Amino acid sequence: MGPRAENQMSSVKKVEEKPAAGELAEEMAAFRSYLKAKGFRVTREREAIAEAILRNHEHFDVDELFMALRSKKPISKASIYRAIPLMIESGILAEVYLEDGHMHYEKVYGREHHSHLRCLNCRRIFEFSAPELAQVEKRIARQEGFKSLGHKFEIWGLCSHCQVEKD
Amino acid sequence: MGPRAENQMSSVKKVEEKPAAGELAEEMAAFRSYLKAKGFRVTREREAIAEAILRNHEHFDVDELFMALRSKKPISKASIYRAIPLMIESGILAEVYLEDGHMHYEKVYGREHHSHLRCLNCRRIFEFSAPELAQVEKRIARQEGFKSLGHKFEIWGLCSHCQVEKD
DNA sequence: GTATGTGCAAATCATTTGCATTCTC
DNA sequence: GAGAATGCAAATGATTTGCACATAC
Repeated sequence: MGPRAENQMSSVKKVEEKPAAGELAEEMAAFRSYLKAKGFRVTREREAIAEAILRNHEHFDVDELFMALRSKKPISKASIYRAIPLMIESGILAEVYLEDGHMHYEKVYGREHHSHLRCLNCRRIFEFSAPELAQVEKRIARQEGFKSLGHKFEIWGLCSHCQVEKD
Repeated sequence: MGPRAENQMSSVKKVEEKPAAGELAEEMAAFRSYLKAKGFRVTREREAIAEAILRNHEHFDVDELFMALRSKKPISKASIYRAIPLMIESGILAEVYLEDGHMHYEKVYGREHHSHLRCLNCRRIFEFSAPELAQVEKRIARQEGFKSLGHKFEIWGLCSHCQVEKD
């Protein structure tokens, strides 16, 4: 899966090591419960995909996931594409940004909600948390009669390194 | 086409008044200046595209723009696609969201910055302003050494109408 | 006049889909 | 078994690109 600049972000907690064995088992169990609850089947393919995602905290795209699965249990891209909406709906995955013409995802299950900072020069993505965003979401939803189900916030600009390099 | 800036929030489907003639002329002049400054040529095609966008405040996609231009001055989609990055860079246009597999845009020149609320059921997009977002952008950028150049915030959920209809 | 921009058609590329085969329940 | 899910290959659809011609400067 792809490189990520998360470690450079001071505001991101260091909960970002691989999940402990017990944690992974719990996460997988949650995914299986979701599938059963919805009447979907628990297949080896879906389990392999979910496990690959749950095992890391990187940003990734379909091709990287496909590659990562290849050695252990090859899964066709069609099945990966078919599994993604299920994983999003089950809450283990989220779309995070569009780049180079395709979508990038990240594990969200068990992680603290966070937003992204994108460097327009080096294209790296950084993470940060801003608690007031949840309040804005709630306030606007109340104000507009919406039942809110989530939000996304993104900032773009130049990272500290690229500001110096550029001009 | 889209909602007025003063509105705290409104459906993008609502009709809105066109910019006054003088306003449009000023907006077009700004776009021409941008092109000249960058050494790009001011062509009839670019002017027609910019004018079509500047004349309304709706959300739109490439196909709608193509159709809108057809009667007055047909422009190939290739040229429209080539003009879009210039218009974004010049600050008259912004990508707002991906839907049905393609990008949707809106005029930003001369409009107050705003965010979007998406109804997952009826798929309508509503607009709202939340001034604290600019502060979050600024604060996070300072905190992380970024030079921020913009942000995007989106909330999704169910609009008041769809909450009732659904469950 | 020269380089840039345009239109057209062909090419790309991510994602989706039809269908025969393989599994889960 | 029956109905779902998978893999493969073909289809789709948005966006991009090569190239010959038109046009801005």
